[in-house]
Amino acid sequence: MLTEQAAIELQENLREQLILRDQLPTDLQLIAGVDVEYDKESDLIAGAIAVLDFHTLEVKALATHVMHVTFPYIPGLFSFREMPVLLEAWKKLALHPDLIVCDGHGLAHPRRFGLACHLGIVLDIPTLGCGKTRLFGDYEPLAEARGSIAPLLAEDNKEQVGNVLRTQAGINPVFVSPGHKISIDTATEIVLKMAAEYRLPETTRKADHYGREAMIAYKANGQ
DNA sequence: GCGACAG
DNA sequence: ATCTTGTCGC
Repeated sequence: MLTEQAAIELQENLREQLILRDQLPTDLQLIAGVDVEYDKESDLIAGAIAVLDFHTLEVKALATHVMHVTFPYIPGLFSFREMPVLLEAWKKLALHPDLIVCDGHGLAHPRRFGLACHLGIVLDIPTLGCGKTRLFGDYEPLAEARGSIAPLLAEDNKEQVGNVLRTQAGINPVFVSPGHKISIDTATEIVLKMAAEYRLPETTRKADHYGREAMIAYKANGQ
């Protein structure tokens, strides 16, 4: 199995392929959410990819996959834990999206290579990361209004790695950063648009829902 | 040595 | 991630 050191070297090599400029359709049609559920009483995980119509939020395609975890949870090496099951689900997906929203960080990572970056490079699809808690970067307090942002800055306080974004007034912000083929500003703009009603983008909420459902079904039927 | 640490 | 309903506070 992959050692921790080999995983870090892999990140540093793949990072060179990252594109942090907008290289996605200007007229987005399909936007996908990915999420992974964990079973509390076993080492099963369920990956889900939900492809939504960017404008109506209607689910246009769905794919899930259940398997055993193959890598421990190590902050900074998160993608090695969740990517395998997501790649298996991707193989089953009939409709490929213009952009993927990941539950976790992209550029806002100690080596600037979070799950969103890794998935974007491997699939060669535009991706962005939307995390619920901070992993890397410093930021100042932000206003309470929906749409308020604060830049997420690397330790030197010069390099911006993402934005802290308040998607709902008075509710904890989310952490947005580019994965691949997208800019910080565009990623932030899209997350705000996708989180019109709740704290998290609709893509993430749908993927979470179907992933949970897939886990329950798998445990009930075996397979 | 101490604190931080996506899901 | 998961444990989890009512309850505290604005």
